[in-house]
Amino acid sequence: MPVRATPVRQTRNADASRAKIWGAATTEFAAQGFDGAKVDRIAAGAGVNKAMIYYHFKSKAGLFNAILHDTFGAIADAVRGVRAAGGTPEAQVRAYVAAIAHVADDRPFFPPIWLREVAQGGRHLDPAVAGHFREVLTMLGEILREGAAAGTMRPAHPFLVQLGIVGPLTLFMASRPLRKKFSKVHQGLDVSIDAVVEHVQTMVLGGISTQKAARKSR
Amino acid sequence: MPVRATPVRQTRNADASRAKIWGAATTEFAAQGFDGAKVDRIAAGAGVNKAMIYYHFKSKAGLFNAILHDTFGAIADAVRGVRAAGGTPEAQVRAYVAAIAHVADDRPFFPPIWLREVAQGGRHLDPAVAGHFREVLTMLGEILREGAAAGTMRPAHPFLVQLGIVGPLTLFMASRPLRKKFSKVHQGLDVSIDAVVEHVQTMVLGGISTQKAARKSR
DNA sequence: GTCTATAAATAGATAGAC
DNA sequence: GTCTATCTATTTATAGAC
Repeated sequence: MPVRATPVRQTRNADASRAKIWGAATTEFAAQGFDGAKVDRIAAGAGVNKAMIYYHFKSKAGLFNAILHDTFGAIADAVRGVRAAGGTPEAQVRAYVAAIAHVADDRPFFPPIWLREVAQGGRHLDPAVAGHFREVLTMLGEILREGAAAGTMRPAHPFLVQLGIVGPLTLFMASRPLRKKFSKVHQGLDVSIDAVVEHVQTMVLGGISTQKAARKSR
Repeated sequence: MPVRATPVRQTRNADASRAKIWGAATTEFAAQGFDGAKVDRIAAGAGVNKAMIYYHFKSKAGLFNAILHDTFGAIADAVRGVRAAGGTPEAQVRAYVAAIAHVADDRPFFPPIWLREVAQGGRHLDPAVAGHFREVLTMLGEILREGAAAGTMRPAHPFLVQLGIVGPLTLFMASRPLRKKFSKVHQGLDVSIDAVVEHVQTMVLGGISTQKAARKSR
């Protein structure tokens, strides 16, 4: 009976170790960036030995890339869901904004990581992650083309629209520590994520709609 | 006559050194971030001895902060100019967007640096820089309040509006290297800064205007 | 003001025992 | 799978000559 006891426990421990490393790494990378993040600190935060990180993820870069890949996969999944759910192009744009906001809100480590990755020129973006990125932008392009075909939206660069969505969302989510730091000297930094999402939806549709007003339809 | 010759030449060289260091540092910090930037590389890029950096700027952090301070001063100046020029609140919002875009476009190093600074929680933002930041946001708030008083804009959080402006602009400008990298596999990333500014202006006004359409008035 | 040499600390990564 | 000990390279910063 206990023949496989040891392997099983080892596997369980391995999974637990991976999970603990993952959690500590997301925090560290989000707060410090890739170069600022220290493997020693990740190990300490995870409560595991440093060598385990290299055992499970090969290298600091490997660990970082696994996190990026996972999150971009989730975003691509969510956007695919938006397309599958259908609806008017306007509704899909709203859903697109909400979906991306939701994935990011679920992964507070992602916005700061992504901002830095952009600033870094996508140095750590491997082909798999780039593929997800491309797929998402393509799906947004489809939504916009449907809107243009229906005459309710003017033709717009998907990338431009994406900037208008991801820019404010990411900057807002990533700025939480900064907002907290300045909230004592400057009022008006206390905005909810829901307010931001709604503002972005209104703003984005206001920027591409041919209709007079793009009021929200709850 | 040549009594002061040496001091003068020294001063000139000092200014030249500072300028060369400044130029190399902006490039390095923009491309690598604070932690990723290496003092050796800045010295090499500037063509000066590494020790000069410490002589002129005290430390790596001191150099970084001097750059941040300078740029934020320029932004605050530009926005003060927008207020001074007056005009309708809508015109001022457009001018505000254009002014910030212009300062940033003049300093290509700034967008990536700022994105990382946000992601970092403003770790390097000293009180002087924070003051400029605060002043800019206050002036935007005044414009919005005037618009609300005139009835042409609905009340809006200045910070929310700021996110809608700076988010897309910064992300666009900072993503130049990334866009270049992906331009071969994905079309549609080739957008001009003017197109972005116009899109942001339309989008932002579309998000806060009470009027039916916030068409641009050239 | 500028340069050489070097101190002093840190960090990514691995070998090898258990 | 996990831990100890350590190697190697890198990096910020400074002392001191010119």
